[in-house]
Amino acid sequence: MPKPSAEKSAPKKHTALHLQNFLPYRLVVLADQVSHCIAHIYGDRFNLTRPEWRVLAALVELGPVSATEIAAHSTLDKMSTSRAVNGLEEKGYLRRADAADDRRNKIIILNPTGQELYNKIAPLVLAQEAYLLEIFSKEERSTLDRLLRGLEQRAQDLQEQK
Amino acid sequence: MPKPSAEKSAPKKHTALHLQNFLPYRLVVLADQVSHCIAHIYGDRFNLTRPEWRVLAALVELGPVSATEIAAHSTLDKMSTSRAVNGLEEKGYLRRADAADDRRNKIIILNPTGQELYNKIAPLVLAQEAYLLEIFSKEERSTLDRLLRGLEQRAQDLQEQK
DNA sequence: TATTGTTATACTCTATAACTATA
DNA sequence: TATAGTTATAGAGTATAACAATA
Repeated sequence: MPKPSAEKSAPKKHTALHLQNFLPYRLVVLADQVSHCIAHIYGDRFNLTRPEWRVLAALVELGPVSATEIAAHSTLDKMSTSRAVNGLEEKGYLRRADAADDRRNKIIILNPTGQELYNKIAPLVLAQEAYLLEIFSKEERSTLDRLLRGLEQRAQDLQEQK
Repeated sequence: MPKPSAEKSAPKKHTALHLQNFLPYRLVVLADQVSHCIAHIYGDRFNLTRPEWRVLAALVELGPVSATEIAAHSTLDKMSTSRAVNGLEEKGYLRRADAADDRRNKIIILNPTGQELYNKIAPLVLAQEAYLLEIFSKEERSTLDRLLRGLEQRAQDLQEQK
């Protein structure tokens, strides 16, 4: 008596897909773990959401800029950026000013308290990154960097094909 | 006239944190991009949620198992697993049976249609993975694998310290 | 007509915890 | 008392789109 096909034939080709070896799965699991640890710092200890933390970091890096520039630099969409800027403004970490050239633009400026907050968080999250990389030699780190750049480029291409 | 501290002193040590070079940020952005592309397949084309897709893949790999084993293998919590199993059952992709030994256990068994669905999805997502890795030599791929294993281990350690 | 930024809505995820049935 | 699994709930995040002000 023949069994139903699901049980009779273990697929040959598709056994190549093992979650534990499947790169997209591994990347997601790894990124989730790492970002949870980071979120533990800026979230639980300093009461920021992820978009808020990204906007804060972007502002320190870029100086006073428009919301559009922040969004581009932090891989956030404009709604998340808008809400994150709102949140940071309510907490007193930044202020907005009208742009000189285009009055649709609001230039977003970090307050001193915002810079202080960043100065507290940055060393802590950098320490987490250092811990992750501690096991690697200088050479391995630059190899990792190079391989990740390759994957980033390739993922970009893949997404644009869609 | 002294400016407020946020503007007067660009922090020296913390300029080391550039989002574009910050490993946790890069991992999250990369994983998001990749998983969006994969989700485009199992989600938009085959109408599965991410947890459903993971349960499906786990079931093919593990054979008939309990929900707990699926959860462990697919990095899902028991609630997500339960809901994903429900969803797949409603769509007719699997069925449940009572375990012989412990009647709290429900053994989850893939239906032929579930295996067929997997057989359609697996080659497509494997093709995406292949595209991502295409630029790398065999050697580079095994280096990437090794470096990722290191990071995975380290991230695990980091999470357990918390 | 296009662009910057905001808001509304609905939908999905997640996290906590309460609950059941077994053991 | 502990475990496998389910369900309820609330909070956060996300995506689509409509909207206002400006260009």
